[in-house]
Amino acid sequence: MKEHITISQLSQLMNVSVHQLRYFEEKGILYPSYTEKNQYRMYGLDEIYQLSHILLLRKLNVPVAQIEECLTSYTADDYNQLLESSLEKVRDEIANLKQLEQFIHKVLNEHHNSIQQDNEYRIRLLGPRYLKLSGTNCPHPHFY
DNA sequence: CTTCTTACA
DNA sequence: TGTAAGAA
Repeated sequence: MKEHITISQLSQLMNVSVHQLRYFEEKGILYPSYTEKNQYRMYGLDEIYQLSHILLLRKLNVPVAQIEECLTSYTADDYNQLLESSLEKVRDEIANLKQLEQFIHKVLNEHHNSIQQDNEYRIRLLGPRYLKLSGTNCPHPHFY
């Protein structure tokens, strides 16, 4: 049956790199349906499903080494547990990022304040001189 | 021209 | 993970 595609076609179809597909094979996760006489890897429907399965696991940040276990022996209950734990992690990450966002805002405000204070300080010290020099033809009064 | 392998950053 | 060289 000619319902098989090459590795580049599969990579395009599933939006993954060819290198990554070979890498999956090296890790014992995804094998070609068969290999042609020219050593080309050929993939069928089963491999496409298998790959989408792998991609889902990867989106859940499941390490490649552990994907093998999930792929072989995993019950529906195990999957629910995996999905829920991933959901928890995502929520934690969101919380951490919001904290970071808050922190960045804080730092930015402090920066603005220090710059303003700096400018006011310069004006206080160099004010009179700056006014005097500003009448000259010197383009850069603050150098003096 | 496409893929494979191997190696390297 | 991406890129490159050389062979098939």
